[in-house]
Amino acid sequence: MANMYCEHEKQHIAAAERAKEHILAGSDVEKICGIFRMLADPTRMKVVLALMQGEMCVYHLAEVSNSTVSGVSHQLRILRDNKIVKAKRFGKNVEYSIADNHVREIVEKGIEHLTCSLEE
Amino acid sequence: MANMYCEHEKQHIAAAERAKEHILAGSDVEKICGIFRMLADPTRMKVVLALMQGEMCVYHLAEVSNSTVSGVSHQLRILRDNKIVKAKRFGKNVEYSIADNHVREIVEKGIEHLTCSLEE
DNA sequence: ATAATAGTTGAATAATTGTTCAAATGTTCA
DNA sequence: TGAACATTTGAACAATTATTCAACTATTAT
Repeated sequence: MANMYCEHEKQHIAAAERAKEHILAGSDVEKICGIFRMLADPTRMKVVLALMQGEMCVYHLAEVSNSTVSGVSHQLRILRDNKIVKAKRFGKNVEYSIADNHVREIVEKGIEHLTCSLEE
Repeated sequence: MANMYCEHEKQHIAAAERAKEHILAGSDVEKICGIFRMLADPTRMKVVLALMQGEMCVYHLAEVSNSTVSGVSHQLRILRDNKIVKAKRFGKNVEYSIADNHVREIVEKGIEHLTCSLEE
């Protein structure tokens, strides 16, 4: 009658057990996803990529990201709420910058993944 | 009459110029976003986190991710199409695994970002 | 105070996307 | 061949979300 299980059933169950214990606290998963969700939209990604080159005001961010001032402003609000960028007012202008270096590192890993898979 | 510009206008323009030259080829931005979009959904993230603990079949992935077999299967298709996971059939079962190490590194950076910002 | 510039905000629209259920494959075993 | 198990697929539905336009706030200069 042989085995009715997958050849590697035991390892799979062990990995599943590890997965259940290990991370996977629902709210943490949501938070991790949240970071990636910020980087999953082209307009927001362009804004972040632009800010990785230096601080900038809304007008320039709109220009660089081929978007409208209103459009980027909406996205900047989302990025601010999620601590991806920070804002500082100088007179009439608001200067935006990357909120912390992890963001930079995550984006760089993403680019690395892209360029490596292009080589294959 | 003083300056009608932002105090840092010159740096901003320089950064904007750099941003325009540097990356920002539309299709590349889409590709980078694509990677992050894969990790922006809780079900997919749970699947990826689970597979980071070891190879697994669909049934276990459904269990670990608190989803249905059909639900994860749909997401696994998306993850496969985007080269985030790969599949191998063993008899009745299909064993899934992480497609390449960049995925692991990106997720780890995300977790790192999360745990560091919790400390603040 | 008024005009001009810079940025934000709210509502409406359109598009994308995750989940569910039912039906269809593929595989093994009796 | 037929039954049982594992996975995939398609269609329908509900929810989320990016963009647009117009109106509003904030700051500076005349």
